[in-house]
Amino acid sequence: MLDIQYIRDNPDKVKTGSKNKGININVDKLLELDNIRHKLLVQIEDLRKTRNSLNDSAKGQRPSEKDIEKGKKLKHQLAVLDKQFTEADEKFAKALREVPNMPLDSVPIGKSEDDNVVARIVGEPTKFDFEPKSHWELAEARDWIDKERATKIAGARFVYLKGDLVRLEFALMQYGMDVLGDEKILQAIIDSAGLKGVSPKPFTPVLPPAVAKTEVFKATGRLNKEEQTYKLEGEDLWLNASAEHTLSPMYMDEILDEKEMPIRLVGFTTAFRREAGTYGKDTEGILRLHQFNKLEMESFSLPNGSLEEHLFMVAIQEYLMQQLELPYRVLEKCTADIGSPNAKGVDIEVWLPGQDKYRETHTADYITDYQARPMKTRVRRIDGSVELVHTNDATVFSERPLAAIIENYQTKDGKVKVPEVLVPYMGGRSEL
RNA sequence: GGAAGAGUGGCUGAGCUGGUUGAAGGCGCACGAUUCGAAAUCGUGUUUGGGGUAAAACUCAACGUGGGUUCGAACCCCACCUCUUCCGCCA
Repeated sequence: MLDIQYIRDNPDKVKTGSKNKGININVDKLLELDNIRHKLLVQIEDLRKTRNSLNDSAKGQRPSEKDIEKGKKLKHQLAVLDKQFTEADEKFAKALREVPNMPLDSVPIGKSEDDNVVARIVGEPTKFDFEPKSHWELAEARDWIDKERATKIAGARFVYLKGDLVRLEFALMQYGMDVLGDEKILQAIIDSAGLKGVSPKPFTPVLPPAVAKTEVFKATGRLNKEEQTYKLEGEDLWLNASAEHTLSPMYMDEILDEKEMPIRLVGFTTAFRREAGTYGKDTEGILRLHQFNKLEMESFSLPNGSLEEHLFMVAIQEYLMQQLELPYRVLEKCTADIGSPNAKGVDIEVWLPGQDKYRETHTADYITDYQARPMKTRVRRIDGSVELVHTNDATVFSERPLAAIIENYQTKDGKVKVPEVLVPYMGGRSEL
């Protein structure tokens, strides 16, 4: 949620920012609703003040008949105004929630994901002296993916992952968690990325709930696309589409202490996505499933330093890809693609030889205080003042990197080599 | 899921036969006095959000959440949520 005061002061900036994001909102209407709401509020407060002073003058005694009559009158006036205010406030709140976060000036302006800007390319597309296969051809041949039976049980876009592919997934997740928990490695990443003032504080592992209440989900700013989210029948609960959805609201309604900042979490959860409107897209393999597992970073930091925190997360992602020796490129996402709650966003795309193109494996979101405001997650500074925290989140690993490993590490005879850093996590095996 | 009890400020804990209680007392915390410095002691202060202001003053709201009764609700009534204990079920 954006600060209404900011919108009042900068209506034109908000109009431009929203337009650049391709999000259609009516700022003038919002300000009008704000005005109506405000006028009613002032009237109500005035009446309440009168009522309070009437009560005070009673001094603990039963007031005179005359004052009781006055009170009755006030009560009725208040009831009418209260009703009007509630209606006005609901309209206002709804309109305010629709206003997206403002993109930073550095975010490229674009109309679709095609306008994302390639910031850098690291590594070269993997070369083979044979025709590389897709990950699903390889995996199905090895009985690592059973899509037919999963479809029988749960429908399209579900899979059974089996055998060594499952072991590889756990190895990958464990490796990611180990890196994020290692202060020395984090410090080295900070140093080589040239980041200033970033703490090497390790990420705390978390297994969060995979569901959240409507109210909570809305506060994350991620329920705008309800058609993408599964709702549990008969419950006020939604299945999360990322650990971020249950990690970012973790400190809802709390005032954190500056001394404990930044708070860094790494959460593992199964993510559920309806993937509405993607029929026929990525139907093979494990690139686009209704259900997949994901390790996710989340951090809560002071406003000054939150952009560095975001860059730190990107640096971690790049480190992981480099350690896995996977060719990738980094995209600065354009205004149309960063998403409503974001002020900035970065994607990492990995090279998939089987598809002969780069495909997204990682996202890093720079959210500023947009989520913290409705969630009321604040921090008490050393000087005693209270302000909203900034939240950042970013992918560590999903299941897509498994596809990347299979395709980039495939051998001519249909086997898959294990990336060196994962060998210790695979019981010393270097080939599957 | 059933029964009983409970939800008050950073913590603890009064108030719950309705009115001067945004809320006693204690702990903690901050500042000051004392001290060479500290402990102890004493004094002062210490919720959050909205409106308002240059900043104040001032003002409104919040005692789990939402309704209701009343001139007036932390206190009475209703619903829901959460927690505790017991029963049932279960990894």
